[in-house]
Parts: sequence; C-alpha cells; structure tokens
Amino acid sequence: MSNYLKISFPSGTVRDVPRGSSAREALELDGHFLAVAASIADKAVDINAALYEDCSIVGIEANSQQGLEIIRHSASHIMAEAVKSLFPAIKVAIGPAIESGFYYDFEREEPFTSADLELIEQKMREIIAEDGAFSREEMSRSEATLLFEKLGESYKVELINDLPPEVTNVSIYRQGDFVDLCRGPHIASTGKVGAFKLLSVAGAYWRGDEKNKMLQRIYGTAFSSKQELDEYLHLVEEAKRRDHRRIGKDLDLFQVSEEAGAGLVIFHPKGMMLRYLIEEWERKEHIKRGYQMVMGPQILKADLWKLSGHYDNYRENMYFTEVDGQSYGIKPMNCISHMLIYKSQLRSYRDLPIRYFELGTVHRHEKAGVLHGLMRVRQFTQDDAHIICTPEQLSSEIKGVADFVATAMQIFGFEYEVELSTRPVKSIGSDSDWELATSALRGALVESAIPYDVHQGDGAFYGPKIDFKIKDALNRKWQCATIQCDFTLPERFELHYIGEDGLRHRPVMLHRVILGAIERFMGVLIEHFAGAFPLWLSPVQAVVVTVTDKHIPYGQKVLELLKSAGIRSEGDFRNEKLGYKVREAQLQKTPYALVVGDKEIENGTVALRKRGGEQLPSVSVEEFIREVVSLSQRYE
RNA sequence: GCCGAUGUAGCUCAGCUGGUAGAGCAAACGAUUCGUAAUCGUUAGGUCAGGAGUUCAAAUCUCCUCAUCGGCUCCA
Repeated sequence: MSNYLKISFPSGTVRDVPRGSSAREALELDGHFLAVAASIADKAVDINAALYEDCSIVGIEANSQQGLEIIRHSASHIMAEAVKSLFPAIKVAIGPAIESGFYYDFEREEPFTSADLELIEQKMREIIAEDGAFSREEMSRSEATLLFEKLGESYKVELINDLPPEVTNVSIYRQGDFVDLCRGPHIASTGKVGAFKLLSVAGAYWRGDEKNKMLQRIYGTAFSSKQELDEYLHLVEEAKRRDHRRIGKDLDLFQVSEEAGAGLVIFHPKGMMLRYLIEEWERKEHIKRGYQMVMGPQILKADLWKLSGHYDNYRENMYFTEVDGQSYGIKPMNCISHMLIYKSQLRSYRDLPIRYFELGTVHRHEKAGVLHGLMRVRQFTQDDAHIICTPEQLSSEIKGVADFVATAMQIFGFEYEVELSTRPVKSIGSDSDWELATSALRGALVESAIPYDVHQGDGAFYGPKIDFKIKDALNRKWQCATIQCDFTLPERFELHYIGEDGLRHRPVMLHRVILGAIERFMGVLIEHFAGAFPLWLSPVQAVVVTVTDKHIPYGQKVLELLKSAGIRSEGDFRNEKLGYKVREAQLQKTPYALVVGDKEIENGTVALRKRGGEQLPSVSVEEFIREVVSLSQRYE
C-alpha cells in the first residue's frame, strides 16, 4: 500500500498527498486556503477529515451556498451550546440550517423573552471569540443512546431509536461542553462564524406533528462576514416595504377589518378595479380557450355534500346554515354545481371535452392562526374550472392547462416552480386509474419541457396533482395554479357519456385553477410589483396635475378627454405646490402624471412624467390617449 | 387550533416604576399661485381593541374575549 494518495483538484491537477492528510492539507497543497469544508466525491465533509483513498476534492468556501449552510448549521449548534450553558435544564431537540438561516428547537416551560435572546447572543459571541474546535466522533447506536440518556437529552434518544435498522453507527459533534447528534459537516472551529443574529422565537411541534409537544424554536441567521449579514438584514427590511398588507393600505386597495370579521376582505374602489381587470382578462382568455362560463349558488343542500364526500372529509372546514328546516352547506368548492350542469343532459363522446369555468366564490373555515392578509382568507374566489373528458383526452387537456398557466404567468410576470404530487398512502381508486392519471400529468410536463419536482405521496386522496408555486416578497412560496385528476366525483355523481360504441362510459374529471384564489393572487401580485403595476393593471393610469389654480379649467378638460377615452384617470387640482402633487402621484405609483400649466395650455399639450421620474416630451392629449390604449391592449 | 408577541387620533409612533393622553404626517379652514418627491399658519380629531376585576385612582396591574403580527400544523 502506497503512503501517498492520488488526489485530483478542480483545476484538473492531480497531486500525490500523504495518506491520512486532512482535506485542509490537501487543499492547501493546491493553493486553496479559504475553504470552510470540503467536498469529496460530491459529499460534504469536515475540513479536518482525514483522507485514506484516492479521490477528487473541492473546497467549499464560506460564502458559497453550501458553505453558508455549513456555517449556519454550526451557528445553530453554537446557539444550542449557549442556551444549555445559560439554562442547563433545557432539553435540545433539533437544529438545522434552513433557506436563509437556521433554527434550534428547545423544550423549556417558560417562554424565551427578547432579553433571553440578547443573553444568548452575548454567550454565542463569547463562544465564537473562544474559537473552540468542532470535533467529530463516530460511535455505535447503543453508545450514542447511552451518552444522550446520561445527558438527559430524551429527544436525541428518540431520534437515534427511530433511525432505520441498517444504520449501525452514528456521528456526534462536540464543541466546548456541548454534544450533539449530527451528521455534519461543521466548520473547523466556532470562530469561523463571521456574523450572526438571532431573529425570532416561535412555537413548533416536535417533529412537525400537532399531536406532539410544542417546543420553542429560536430562528437566526449567520454569514461569513458582518457585511453580508447587514446586506441580508437590509434586504429583509426592503422586502417588508413590499408587503401587500402595507401597500394595500398605502394605495387604498382593500381592508380586512375586525368589525367585519377575520379573513374577510373588503375591496376598496382601487383594489376592486385591479381585481376587475384581472377577472376581465381571465374571462376573455377562458372563452378563447374553449371554456364555457357557468355559475352555481352559494349554498347547496347538505345531502349533496354528503354525496360528494365533502361532508365526511371536509366538514370541519365548512359553514352550514338552515333554510326552512333543511340543512344547507355554504360551498367550499365549486365542483358540485358543475356536476349538476353536466348531468342535466345526456352527453355524447362528441360533446367532450366539456370545460366549465366559474369565478367561484367559496367559504372555508380556516383556522384562526393561519389567516394572512389576502393570502389566507375565509372567503375567496377561485378561477375554477372542471374539465370533463374521456381518458384518451386527459393528456392533451392537461397540456392545455399547463399552457394556460404558462401564458398567464408570462402576462403577469411571474416565475414559478412546478411540483408533481403522487399517490398518497391513504387513497381511493384503482391502480390503473392512478397510473393513467399520474403518467398523463407527468407526460404533459415532459412533453411541454417543464422542469418539476416530484412530491411522493402528496397527492389528493382522489387523485394526483400538479401544483404551480410563485413567491412573495419574503420568498415564501404560495400555491396558485393546480391541476388535479379526480375519479371520485364522476363516480359518485354517476356521470357518463355515450361512446362511439353506443354504451355508457365514465368520463374523467380535471379540477384546475390558473391564478388560484384571486385574493391570494392579488396579494402576490402586489408584492411582486411593489404596487407599481403595469399600465394595463393600474387602477389609476394617469393623474392630471395642475401647476396653479388658474390651470384648473384646462386640467378638467384634459381629464374629461381621458375619461371618455376609457383611461382610468384622476385630477389633482388641489391648491398645493407642483412638487407636492408630483410626489403624491409617485407614492401612489400612478404610471403617468400629466402636468398642465401655461405652456401646455398655449400648445394644447400635457407634460408627461412617468412613474419613477422619467420626463417625457410634451404631447397632445390625443397622442397620449393613443399610446395608453395601445399599451393596455398589449397587456403592458 | 397550538406557541409567543402586539393592539393608543385616518396613518406611523411617544406615553418611565398606576395620578384620567401627546408628536409628525394626513384632514378642515385661511394665507400663498408656485414647473416635476413634502409652502406657511390656525383648528378639529382618541370609550387608549372590547369586557370584567384590583385600587381612592388604570392606557399603565390581573383575568377573559376579539383582532393583528411571527412561526408550527393545515391549505387556494
């Protein structure tokens, strides 16, 4: 056995490195000094991991995505050490790195206060200043169980017990007096955490199960340098300014009032105009794509909800009311009426596919703690459609919907992620139906070259689905569009069509939304544009601003012309200085301010100021109207 | 629903260990007549989320309810 290993580096060079050297020593031989960890054959390991085999090695630098993850994971251990040293009675649960930081869950009776957080931060700074080493040890399961039992860390013992049986050894990491069950890797020493901040405390169920004990979770974030941390915190502040609840108030779009009730949105004129514009676009687009508009009642007899299965599976989310001694359910979904429309006639295979579209308002009793601005409400309107088709038509119908989603997202300017959710353990329907539906969904994604993630077992109990997710200002993902295959409802409502063979056949049903809930979509839309909507969506497209009072008559004339041309416009004829009114137009994110003064009256023009401050040449009112109309028609 | 925090004028927020409310912006009125992000002055505006309790006295302390915020669970 040679005393040297052949180690290859990303530069392409291969070097002889003494057997048993650390990853750090190998990297330094090749001139890399900045790595916080290493990646050996694509597996992340400690920078001090010893090398015993020929391999390829890449340094993981502090500010790379992977490097940050390691720093944050290590920061969570440091936080746990600080917490244990300040409050020895606390039990630690679990503490990973997450997308933009880290957390650790603790069991402690008294809540953590902001003063506690400061103490913990202080302690963490001490630990980081000491720059103690993270050291890795491997041991058998039983040794590890014994170790954590002795420490009284019952959550760790539970984690070890629940490891799959084929796992015989586990690794632990020590730093200072703190020991944690951990796969690693970690930074070499605590001093490698350049900058961190604890952000918030929240409750979290042990292992994410609401039947378990609620633990206290401390969130924080860490970076390799103070500057990066500051940039991040600044970014978060910026994002808060895009919050749709903030903008909804500033631009007078909507309210959710305590008097009216939680989760119930009241649209103000400007918010309603925005909503109207979205809905108008949708109606036109649906008609273009062969959908028929329909509309069902808001309440339907409870018997129907029993037939559909909602009564058994969805009752706790539904509201019920009584009319003339009969129980009625307020609809939480729109499908039932659509079933009845289909059933109102005998259908031939020649009629299929049938696509029923409804801007359907539904009510769902969402738990109080989940309500969130426009994103999570108790009454909302879905751009809902049910496509009833033959099994053979399934694939092309799904592609049609995916294309619809792509068009919509492009028009509104969103990037999105796609998830395919497959059969859950608890489900109904035959294997062949599931196979057909799942491959139809997958096939449509593949053929349309749409990248997607598979979420195994996340489908609805009645069928698989494709979800489309877009992000809000704080990077939280929200589901908007979804396509779901449903075998249950055609079965339960005994839908059929007469086939070419003259016999009755069971159709397949697709349930789909494009924007999802209009309310939620508007919320994400507001944050996406930070209230500065494209011209075609702006509730107010232009504001006429007079320089002084004597220009009001001309301003009024201009305003009338704009209005009669269908341009959504307002006049700001207040006795204020021009700068004041321009500022207001800017803060209201109005696309155009039309300034009228002596010069404009003389030439019969308006001076154009675009949102953002760009000064355009003065134009005639007619020219401005032509331009705005043409831009709006192109959805710009 | 669960954990924690918060709730004072239309908005943003002050109000220390209990002694019955204050600023800026907005509003109304007046002055000013102004050229692209805030003209000046005056006035008005509050059941301190709601309810109960402790106290001579509660925005302030306690309890309950409602709502909001950050999470968890759930979801369009």
